[in-house]
Amino acid sequence: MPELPEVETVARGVHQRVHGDRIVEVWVGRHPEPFKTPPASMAKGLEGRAILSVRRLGKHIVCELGTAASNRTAPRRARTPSPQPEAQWIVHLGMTGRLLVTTPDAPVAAHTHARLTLAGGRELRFVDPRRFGRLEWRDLRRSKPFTPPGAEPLEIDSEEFAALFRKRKLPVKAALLNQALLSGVGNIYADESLFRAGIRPRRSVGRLSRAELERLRRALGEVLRQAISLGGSSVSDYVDANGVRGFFQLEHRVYQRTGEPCRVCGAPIQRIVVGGRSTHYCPACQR
DNA sequence: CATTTCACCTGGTGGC
DNA sequence: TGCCACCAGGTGAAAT
Repeated sequence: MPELPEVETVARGVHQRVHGDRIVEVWVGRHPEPFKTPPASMAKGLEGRAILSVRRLGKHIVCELGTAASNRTAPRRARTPSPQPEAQWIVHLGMTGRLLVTTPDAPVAAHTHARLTLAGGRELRFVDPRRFGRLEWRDLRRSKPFTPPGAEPLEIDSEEFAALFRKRKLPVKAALLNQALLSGVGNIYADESLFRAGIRPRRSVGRLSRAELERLRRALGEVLRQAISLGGSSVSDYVDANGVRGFFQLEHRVYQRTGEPCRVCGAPIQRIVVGGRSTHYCPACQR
């Protein structure tokens, strides 16, 4: 489900509602798949921690955690620096994951794998029917802070962007989806940015001209920023931390519009498979 | 090494 | 109503 704009929306919503709060109790489910860290040690590590901040890195949601006392006994004053994070809780939503802030008495959805009870009277819940999502705990005294493998699509400049793809033969669509190159682009925004840049998804990325690469970089940035401003795309079941759907699906030009007329030229949108993924494009507008 | 394919899961949809 | 095939926002291991 979630690509960069959806993960950004969830991270912002969770941050807004839980930063400064404290985790008092943790419940974990029985399915092993979501746990990169063994569930018992994850629960033990989370309990008592203060949630300093929540942000997005690539498609990951990173919660910075401090000691239990840091925000309770010493409320922040204007000049007080943020406490240093001592640990991180990292959430990847996979295809169907949700990170929700609820009241403790809200009905527990099927496929709930973790519930974090907060001192402020709310719960942070991880729900994921397909179990492709992942939860990870990091003790920063023993491990390095999490960093995504690839570059941030919203920050990369034209020089770096071109360098990422130089000498590569794979289709540009597959290159956009490769998280080791760019972190955060998924199937929707790969198709949508290629449409806006006027580039066919099967073109070899190493053979794109410098001008085409720059068009693609700008189109990607614009599409991601606009999607964030609209709360992401809700194709079937994506919702943010408050259970609210996004609106960017109304702006899709090609994604899941197979056979429908192109909104620019009227030609029917084509569906092909590239790198094992459904790929949508306009045969007239994209060359 | 770079690239491609497939398995991992549940659930929704549409055809018969 | 049931059964089946196919599809879905991601990723990482295995094969090529």
